[in-house]
Amino acid sequence: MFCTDAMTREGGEVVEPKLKKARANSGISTRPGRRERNKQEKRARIVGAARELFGTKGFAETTTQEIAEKADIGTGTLFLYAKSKEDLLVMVFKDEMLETFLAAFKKVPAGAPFADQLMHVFGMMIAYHAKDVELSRALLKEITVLRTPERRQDLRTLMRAIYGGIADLVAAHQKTGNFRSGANPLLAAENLFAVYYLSLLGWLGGQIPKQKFIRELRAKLDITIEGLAAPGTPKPAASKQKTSRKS
Amino acid sequence: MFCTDAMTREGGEVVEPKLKKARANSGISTRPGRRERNKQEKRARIVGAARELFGTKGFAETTTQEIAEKADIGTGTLFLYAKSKEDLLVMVFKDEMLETFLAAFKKVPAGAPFADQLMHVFGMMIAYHAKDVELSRALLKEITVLRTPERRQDLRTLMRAIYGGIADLVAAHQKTGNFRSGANPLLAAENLFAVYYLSLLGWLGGQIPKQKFIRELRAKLDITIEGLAAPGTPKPAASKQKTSRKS
DNA sequence: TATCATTTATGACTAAAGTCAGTTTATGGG
DNA sequence: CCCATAAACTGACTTTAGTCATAAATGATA
Repeated sequence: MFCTDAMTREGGEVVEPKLKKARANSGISTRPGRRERNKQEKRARIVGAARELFGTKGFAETTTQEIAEKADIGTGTLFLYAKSKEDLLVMVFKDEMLETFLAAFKKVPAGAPFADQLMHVFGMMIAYHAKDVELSRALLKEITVLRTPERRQDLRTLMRAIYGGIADLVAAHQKTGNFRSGANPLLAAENLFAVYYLSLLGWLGGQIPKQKFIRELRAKLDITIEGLAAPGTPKPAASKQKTSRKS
Repeated sequence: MFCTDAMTREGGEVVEPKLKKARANSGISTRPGRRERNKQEKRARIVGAARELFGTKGFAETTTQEIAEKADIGTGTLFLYAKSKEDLLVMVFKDEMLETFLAAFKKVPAGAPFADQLMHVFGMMIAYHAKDVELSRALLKEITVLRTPERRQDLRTLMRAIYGGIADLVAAHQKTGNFRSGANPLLAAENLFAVYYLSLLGWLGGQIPKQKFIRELRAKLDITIEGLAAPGTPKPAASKQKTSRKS
């Protein structure tokens, strides 16, 4: 998870069915046959059933049997579409997460200070997670380690969108001269997200009131923006050095 | 998880046995009776057995039956000491983690640049996780959401040590004038750790070669140290503001 | 349409985490 | 020393995720 941009291809290929040899590649707009349509429709039913049950009963309290029953399929069938219950959880919520983030980015206040822009985006995500804390906890736990290539790909897509969005904001502020141009926007984005993410985990863990969490998050982001180094301090140069101090 | 310093007490009290009423409070150094000693010894056996099996067979591949058998206790007994298999995982590794961190802090190069000091500490943690990537993955996954008050307390202790250690380093550099004194060292520590932690997760997820991971981590930390803001930019003031720009 | 290969679906079954009613062991007082 | 009570232990049992041999459905071909 939280992969950096340059990633090598996954080993786990998604094996395509072999049947339709001649049809597909002849350039004709092949609309999916009954088989494919059935599959898609079934997948939708599964995700829908799971989404509903997770939302009402909670993740741990929902059994795969219930989901299968609600989706009107056999127990075994469920596991043709999701490798595990946890896999299903990520399947269900990846889209919502992405949409929430995209919606947040779309409404970023244009001329505002960077920290305000960030807090706007993170604030919308926080509001999303606040709607069902228990579920978010379960989701973030699963996201930590993903087992199937498909879900890893999903997460990569999500993270690219997020990092890309934040990086764009950083780059924009670099252009206006607010920000120094030395910092790689993508890495900066990953830093800022990391700060948000661990704060979020802490909050979801309970114990901290939301207002305090928000206030501290803001303070932390400000620190990352301002930096720790005293102004005018000679940078420790880009490369490796052990203990020596030049000048 | 990753709780900030000021936390309210947990709701889940650890209920103490009621039997020894008069004995304990009379000020005399009460050495533990057979009951307590048995319990401690059994706990040690359980943790030892689990540690060994997790290390050799892996977390998922180890059954609670095996652990119980190796610890020479009944299946049910295991769950008197750990609420779940996952709970046991955290029980087993919290000490190692803390010790690794403390050992790393003890050997921090004294006069070195801050980024080098940080990389020393994080490098030792990374080396620790590298010894068993699979296990670390499982561990970090569980750490994300902790169910029992005991484990939450354990994690709080761990995080306090880590944040405290890093914060001390930050404070030291503030004292020498390397770092501006405006930043709260504790919040800065949390930022820096967050950057490390998410990078670590990315690396443990596979796909990224260790060298690249280390290089990027260093670059990210440098960004957090230097900050994003252009030197001499008027700070957006500490308080809330929407879109207005002063000056 | 009939045939055959391939994909998809199914639910009885397996395995393993976790529970609990009943048993054993420690403790402190008489 | 013996009893009463609380604590600790136990393994048969329950529950549920996930498997797999078998069956049904689909699509290509003639």
